[in-house]
Amino acid sequence: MGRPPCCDKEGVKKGPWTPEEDIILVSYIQEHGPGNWKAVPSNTGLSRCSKSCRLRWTNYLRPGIKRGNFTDQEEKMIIHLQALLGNRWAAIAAYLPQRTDNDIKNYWNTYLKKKLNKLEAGSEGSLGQIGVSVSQPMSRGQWERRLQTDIHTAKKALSEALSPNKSLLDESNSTNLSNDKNVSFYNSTTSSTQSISYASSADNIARLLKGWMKNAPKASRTVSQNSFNNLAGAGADTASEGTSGGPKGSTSSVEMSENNFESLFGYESLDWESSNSEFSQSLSPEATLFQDESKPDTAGIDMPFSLIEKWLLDDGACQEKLMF
DNA sequence: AACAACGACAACCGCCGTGAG
DNA sequence: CCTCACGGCGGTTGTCGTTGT
Repeated sequence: MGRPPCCDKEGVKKGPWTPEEDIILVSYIQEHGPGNWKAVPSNTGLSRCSKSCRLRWTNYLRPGIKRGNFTDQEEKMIIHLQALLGNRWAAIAAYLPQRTDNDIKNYWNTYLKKKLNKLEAGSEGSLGQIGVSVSQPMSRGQWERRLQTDIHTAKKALSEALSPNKSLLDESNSTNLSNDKNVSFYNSTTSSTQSISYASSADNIARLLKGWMKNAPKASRTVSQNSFNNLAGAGADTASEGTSGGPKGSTSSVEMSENNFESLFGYESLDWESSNSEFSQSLSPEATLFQDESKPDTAGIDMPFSLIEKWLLDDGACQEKLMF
């Protein structure tokens, strides 16, 4: 007898998440904290599989997620870590703050893999520049030596990439996401050892709404636009005045009053540093817990980074012996 | 302007490890 | 020790936007 599905396929909604579903999920997690995913669909009224809820949270709504283009630094780290760890995306993601394993996996599959293949087809030398070797017909001895060299080079590069932790943050500060509010938020939190909090996920939704508002009059979008004008007006700066009147969008079992919406997205008008403590106090203990759950990123990143640095240094000596 | 090809990424599927009972 | 349910992970697919013809 086979294992029953994690959720009955009947009546389970699939496909892209709507902003309203996101808000319901985030507001629930704000109250209860992440975890116990099995209970999420029933408690929220979402017609989603528990796995789908968890995935949506971890890959998209979770605080502290950085979206957009990968920096050169991140790209190199992915290449090196992939050479070291293989397709263990979760492990690789642990060393890339703000990135999800899914994001890294997609980036690898859609871009990096092709880029490396191209370089492989072109000239091997260019690959050597980034410390990655390509598979060539060679003897076992050659292959082993090559592998050792690759590992050594990759570790060295990784060590260089990791040792000045600031490089990543500095780079993210000056690149693609310069218009992303998360950046400044992140810098302030990392510098002051504040934990990531819920606001960042609200930011994610606010940005989502921005894009959604642009394409709002699509048949597939099931939520009334009117119900989100308040949202986007508070969280994103693009909301039009919107139409007045009409029913407020409340198609779920979770009560989402305008005030709730504002509490979700009104943070942007506040000075985070000063409002954070107040915000934290309003959170349940579980919610406070999940402030730190956001990932082993910023807050927890010291640990894996220092560990891997130690590992690099310790293993470096072994590598020297092996190679010479 | 219409269509096809391609790329990016969100989401799903199924397997596996783990902990509770 | 065994069974089962849950959560995590990696591979894969589906969808949508963009670019080329």
